[in-house]
Amino acid sequence: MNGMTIAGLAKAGGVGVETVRYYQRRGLLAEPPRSGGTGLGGGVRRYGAEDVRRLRFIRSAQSAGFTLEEIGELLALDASHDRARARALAAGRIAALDAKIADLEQARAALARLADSCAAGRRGPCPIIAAFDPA
Amino acid sequence: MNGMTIAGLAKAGGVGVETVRYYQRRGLLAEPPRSGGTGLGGGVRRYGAEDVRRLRFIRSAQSAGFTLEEIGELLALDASHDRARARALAAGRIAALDAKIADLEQARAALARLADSCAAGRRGPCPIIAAFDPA
DNA sequence: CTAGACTCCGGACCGTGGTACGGAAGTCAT
DNA sequence: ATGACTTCCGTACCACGGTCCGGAGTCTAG
Repeated sequence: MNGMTIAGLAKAGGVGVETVRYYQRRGLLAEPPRSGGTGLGGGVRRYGAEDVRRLRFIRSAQSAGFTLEEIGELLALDASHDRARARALAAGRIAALDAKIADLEQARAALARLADSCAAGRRGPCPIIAAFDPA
Repeated sequence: MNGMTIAGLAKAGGVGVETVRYYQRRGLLAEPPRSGGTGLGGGVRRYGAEDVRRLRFIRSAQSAGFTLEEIGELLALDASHDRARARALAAGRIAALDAKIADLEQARAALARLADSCAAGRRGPCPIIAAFDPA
């Protein structure tokens, strides 16, 4: 069951082969030894369930707004058992998420008001610019 | 009152001079004729209240998640009175905002759960990876 | 054994939204 | 009218997260 090639890993993680290779370059995914004992030029790398787990973690953390650099730190922390630091990172990210969410909700409200007033009138310019004018 | 130079406009809009010039290149802001009637090499461009309004609009629309390209369309629409198209753009953006907000809220919840469980235990790895594992 | 598919790898390139650079020409206060 | 500060303009560069390229090596089916 440890016989996946890079294409299999990529598929399992829902990304492209090049993305996996990119994460390896960034140090987020391990580069297992290459098969083929000949030694000259090496063979093909094989991946297993642990690699898939790690790749999926990267994608999830990304969707939480972590940058790849932060994810690298998270991954290192997971190995090093530094819970305090991990919690600090999480807290920072939560605050950032809250701020971002508030921003987007404000924008959404402004946009909804705009669409409303645009639908209401029938002629003349849609009051788009006015709607966005500094309140 | 139409005597602002580019630095004044930039300041009024809360951006840098280079950003104003960038928007001009993108066609989002007009490039008024250059002063100094000599004609050879030209002089300095002057800006007024309308330019400030437009620049502020760009920043507001941007914070609502519109790309500069979409903002260009919005600006053109405002001039052309095509209310239906403007409403469609707004509706699309609102849907995108809703999706994004839902995403972030999900991420926030996951992260909060993580921070909790990390704070609860005292030794061993912080269950970061587990928390992000596919549900 | 050979063809075709897949892998490895470094480096170049992409889109988005700017930011920096550098020289020439314009403008303002003294 | 001299010196300091701006403006103008094209071009190059930045971060971010990939994405594509080309050539050599490897693996697998027939």
